[in-house]
Amino acid sequence: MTVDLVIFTMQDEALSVLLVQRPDMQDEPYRRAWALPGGYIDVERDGDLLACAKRKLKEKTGLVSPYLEQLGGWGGRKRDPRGWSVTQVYFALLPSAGIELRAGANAAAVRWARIEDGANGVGERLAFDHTEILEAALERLRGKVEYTSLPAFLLPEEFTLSELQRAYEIVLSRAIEKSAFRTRVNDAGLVEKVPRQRRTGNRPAQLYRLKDRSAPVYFPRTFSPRS
Amino acid sequence: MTVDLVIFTMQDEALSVLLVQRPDMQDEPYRRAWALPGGYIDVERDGDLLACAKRKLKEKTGLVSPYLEQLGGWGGRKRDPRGWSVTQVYFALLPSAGIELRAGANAAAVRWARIEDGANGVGERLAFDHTEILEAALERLRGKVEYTSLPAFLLPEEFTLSELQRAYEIVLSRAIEKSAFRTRVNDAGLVEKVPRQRRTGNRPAQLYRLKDRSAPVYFPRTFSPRS
DNA sequence: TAAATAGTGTCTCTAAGACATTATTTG
DNA sequence: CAAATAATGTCTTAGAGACACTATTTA
Repeated sequence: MTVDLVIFTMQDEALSVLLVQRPDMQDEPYRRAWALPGGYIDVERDGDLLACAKRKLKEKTGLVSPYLEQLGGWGGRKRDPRGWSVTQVYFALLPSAGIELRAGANAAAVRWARIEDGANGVGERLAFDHTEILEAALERLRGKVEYTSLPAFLLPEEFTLSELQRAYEIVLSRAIEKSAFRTRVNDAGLVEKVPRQRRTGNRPAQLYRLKDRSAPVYFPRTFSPRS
Repeated sequence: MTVDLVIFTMQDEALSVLLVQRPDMQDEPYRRAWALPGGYIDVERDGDLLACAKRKLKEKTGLVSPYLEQLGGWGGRKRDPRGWSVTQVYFALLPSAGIELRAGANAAAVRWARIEDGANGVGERLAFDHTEILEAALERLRGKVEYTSLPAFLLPEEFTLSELQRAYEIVLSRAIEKSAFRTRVNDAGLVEKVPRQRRTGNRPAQLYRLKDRSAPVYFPRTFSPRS
């Protein structure tokens, strides 16, 4: 029984997922293949499944309380060549900046892998059934992004509305109409202004932050383009 | 590691959940308390978690393919006095008619327990953390009922639109406006007429059945009363 | 002043809410 | 006909889509 994590962030205009490389040791399955981070429950240290997920998240990224929700359980006879196994998978969204990756025990290396636009995973086959799990995580993320504020948890503390809209568009791989987007975000009371602006080469943009980082906001309708 | 089930149906104008009674044997925790049905994975017979859930569902109710989805995993040190344990919980919706309950091994008795209107569970404390699990199941059900066709899976094969609307109202514990309800159901292509009517004392009602019992329909908006 | 991005305004459209009205049965 | 439930119609409203327009900066 293990707990695995699907950790997403937004980097260089792309959604990315954290992968670790399986150790290159005899008797280990999927040697040197990339996999989702995770590992066994420590029944001494972990009071429950969520605590176990938080511990592993902290070990990999140093972060204590990002957005975290349960994704689901995968279990069966064939997912691990060593026999019947079960994993409980959690799903995390991290701000893009200031994360220091740590490979940790039982991982040869660690990296961010881009989810290419429209793709349903990374460009390679992952260890175990992790390809399938990643697909489920992407499906959950994209589904919820239609009617929640989840993309805001992929951004740094302060962001402009254009950056937030861009995050939605990257996750959904489609354009969103600007006016409708801003009305929705404002009406929901999702963000509050901070007294700063982002200055690039053009008109500066107002910076905002989430009013409440502890829970997402649910919108009354989904985005849905006229066909 | 166990798999447990939250099995709902609609009976006598109430949402009901299937409970089993814990055996009255020494060394068994929660003797004679009521609990959600479930049990250990049989690594010989069960290929994966879903197969295990389907097997247990069939053992209890005789049904093979009702609506079934994963609810989540609960695991921790304290949920079972015997030590760290994990359960994967599935969530089923059954037609109300023609179910023959079977207590099966490790259960002294089995019964349907009503979810009283507006209540967040049955009126008694369940074994283990099953009270909490049932609350989560009700929350999931009520949440999804706002924008899916789930209540149709609680009804017998053929039903009238009034009965379907009643199922929504019972799950949500609130009235729904009739005209909007029917427009929504019709526009979604959720049901099809069968050439029969339900005759009671008044104007007979057209009978319908689901066009597709294999998957729920998602509506474009939630129900939401003007405050 | 041109280019670029930020931000707003106007009109339309979809689907739900409110509520009235008509339809069809039995007693 | 009255009573009861089934079924439909009309008007309003919230919030999204389309698209044009204005605002503010730098080069």
